[in-house]
Amino acid sequence: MPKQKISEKELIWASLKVFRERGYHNTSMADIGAACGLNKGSIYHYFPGKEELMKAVILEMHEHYKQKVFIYAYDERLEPMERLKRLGEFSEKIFLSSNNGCLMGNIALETNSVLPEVSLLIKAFFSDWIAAMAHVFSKKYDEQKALALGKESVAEIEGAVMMMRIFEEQDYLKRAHQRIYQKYGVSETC
Amino acid sequence: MPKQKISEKELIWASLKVFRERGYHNTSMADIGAACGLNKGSIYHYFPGKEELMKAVILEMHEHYKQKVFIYAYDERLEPMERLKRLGEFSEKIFLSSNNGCLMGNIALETNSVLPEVSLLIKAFFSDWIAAMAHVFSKKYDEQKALALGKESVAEIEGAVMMMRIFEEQDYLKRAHQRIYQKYGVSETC
Amino acid sequence: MPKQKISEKELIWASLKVFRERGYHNTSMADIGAACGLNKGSIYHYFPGKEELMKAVILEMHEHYKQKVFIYAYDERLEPMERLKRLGEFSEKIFLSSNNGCLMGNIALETNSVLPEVSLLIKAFFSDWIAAMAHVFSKKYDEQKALALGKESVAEIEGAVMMMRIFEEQDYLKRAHQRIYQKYGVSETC
Amino acid sequence: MPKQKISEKELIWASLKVFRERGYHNTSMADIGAACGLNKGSIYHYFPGKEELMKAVILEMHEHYKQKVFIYAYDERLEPMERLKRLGEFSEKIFLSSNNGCLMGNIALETNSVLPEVSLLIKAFFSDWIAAMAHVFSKKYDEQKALALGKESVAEIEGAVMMMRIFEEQDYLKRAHQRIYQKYGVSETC
DNA sequence: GATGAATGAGACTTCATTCAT
DNA sequence: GATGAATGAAGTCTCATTCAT
Repeated sequence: MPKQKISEKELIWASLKVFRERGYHNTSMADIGAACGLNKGSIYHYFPGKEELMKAVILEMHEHYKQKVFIYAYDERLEPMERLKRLGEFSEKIFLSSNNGCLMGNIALETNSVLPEVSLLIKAFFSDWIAAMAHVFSKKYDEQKALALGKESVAEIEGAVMMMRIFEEQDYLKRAHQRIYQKYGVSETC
Repeated sequence: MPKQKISEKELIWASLKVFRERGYHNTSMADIGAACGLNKGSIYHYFPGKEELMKAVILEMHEHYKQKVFIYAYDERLEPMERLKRLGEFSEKIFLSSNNGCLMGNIALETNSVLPEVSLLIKAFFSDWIAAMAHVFSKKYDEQKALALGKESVAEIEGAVMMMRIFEEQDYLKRAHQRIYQKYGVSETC
Repeated sequence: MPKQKISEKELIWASLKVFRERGYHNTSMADIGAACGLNKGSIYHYFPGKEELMKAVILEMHEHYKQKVFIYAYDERLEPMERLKRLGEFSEKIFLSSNNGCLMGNIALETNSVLPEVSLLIKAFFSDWIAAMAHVFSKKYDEQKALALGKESVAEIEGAVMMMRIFEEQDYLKRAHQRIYQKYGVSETC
Repeated sequence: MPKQKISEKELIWASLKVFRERGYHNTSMADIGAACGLNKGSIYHYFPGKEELMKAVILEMHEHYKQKVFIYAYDERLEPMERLKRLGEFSEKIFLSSNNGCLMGNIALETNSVLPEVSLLIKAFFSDWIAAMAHVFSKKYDEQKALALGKESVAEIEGAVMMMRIFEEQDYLKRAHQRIYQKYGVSETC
């Protein structure tokens, strides 16, 4: 990329914000261009089309989570509860910094019956997230139980983020994380 | 055809399915027409525009929930736990009968920054649902705790429904409801 | 016409007002229906279509002018100048009673290149009007001069009515008529 | 095509012809596209919509008149009568070169009750024209008389142009101009 | 004769994509 | 690589007309 006005990463992150806020179908290439100082047509030098861009955004987000969030689940130097808290803190940081909810959740609902390739990538993201949570829970519970807790944890977070967006109330997410910590901790004391 | 080919209610329910599956922006008036055997132009005899139709769909769904679901929360002849179960059973029936998740959730995320009037109606729906859940919890907990439990219950259901849609796994919803029942019952035993 | 809700004449006069105000292409059948308390579809019991209705309106207006205005031109009991004044007074009465100018002029410009049958009827109206004016002038001038004066008189009135509509100033028409009276009278004194 | 297929001016003048011939409401974006070799959608690269295009057309025409016609009214090197003649010759040249009358008049009547912003621009055009004529008449008459003569001159021309269009007779305009010249000259000899 | 829902063509407009410069 | 005009399909919506009741 010799003289690109902006880097591919910059384009992706700018697109991410627009997609998260406006959704996939309600975002035009012109919107994205406006968000990153590029002309509509120039986006096609970076990606072959809108759907491919959407996929790149999802992959980038997925990678970001892997490196910045999920990674704590596998950090064997940390206590399991500490890992859960790190996971939680990062999620919170990400979700609370935007009013527009979770890109993955937002786009998932919109593209699920309609753009299978996009759906698949989103599914992979959530699978990884669930696996990370389950991995932590597996320190205390058997595989099956741990997986179930991973699933319900992610579901609760996504539910909370949806409600946060609808009601503009940040409590939802914090409480969801507290419930998750309790899933791990409660049986210790109970 | 002298009188309406289909009733307004039929149009609304047909639209509901299309909107739930394809989302708001990716649904065209032609899609809706095709779904109910009407020419796209004819829909304007029923509603003045797409957004108004969307609003009617949401109001209809809201009314449906009030009469078929929320009502159990206020049925004083039933035990609180029985009420929770009725609420749960009906939610499950509704959500499991479609592969496309929750209309309200799907549309909420897509319209939130973009169609304020629609957002408002969706917010009202979720407020009612939370109030119904909270009302049941208030039989056992104080107002504040009951409200918090109502909020987290609805959030968990919506999170579960989202995951259900993404993974096509029905377990999510059943487990969410079990967790909700436990919210009411667990402290009895613990 | 046994049980018509309104008479054909009433429909025509109601349509006339709408066409004069909104023009031909910007008037919908629904507009006309609204103006006469009839349903859109019912108009087709009176006239086979919008263009035919327009033609009927023009013919009615033409007939009205013949009977109420042009007739004075041929009333041999009146002095020529008196005839001119009667013609003028009636024109003024008609044009000043609406803010929307002259139906014939308004529609003429809009349909001229586009609806030949309508144009033809409008042409016939203006021909009659010119002939009436010319007939009066022929009392004093030769045929050719009288015809020229008729033409310029009608043109001046139409120009004045156009300006009246644009500027909402009623002077234009009165002055135009004064000039017309002078066309007859001035050479008497000059 | 990297740069514009046609210039904005070319689009405006092509549109002008179509609007003058077919009127505002009966002209479609496709008509305009066809008239200038552009796809109807492409017109939106030049103007944000049909009404804005109409306004640009009117402004262009106004500007054209200012520079090519009205200017003579203020050329103090010329005799007043000479100025009137120049004004007349240019008007004639413009109006006789098309069979479709005066854009301003045609559009004025159609948009008067319906597109206020367009009406305003048309009004401004006629005001300028009247002012130009009045300026010439003010060389001989007092302000008030000069203004009245300006108004009636413009009205007469517009009336003549309307008749010209209806009857396809070019005499109207020439005679109207002769009458205008007489307005200036007649009292010299009479 | 009146109704008003249905139709289907066509209106204005948007937009993902292409491509000449 | 960036531009932005052009495209053509598709979107929302309007409307003259038809027709079953």
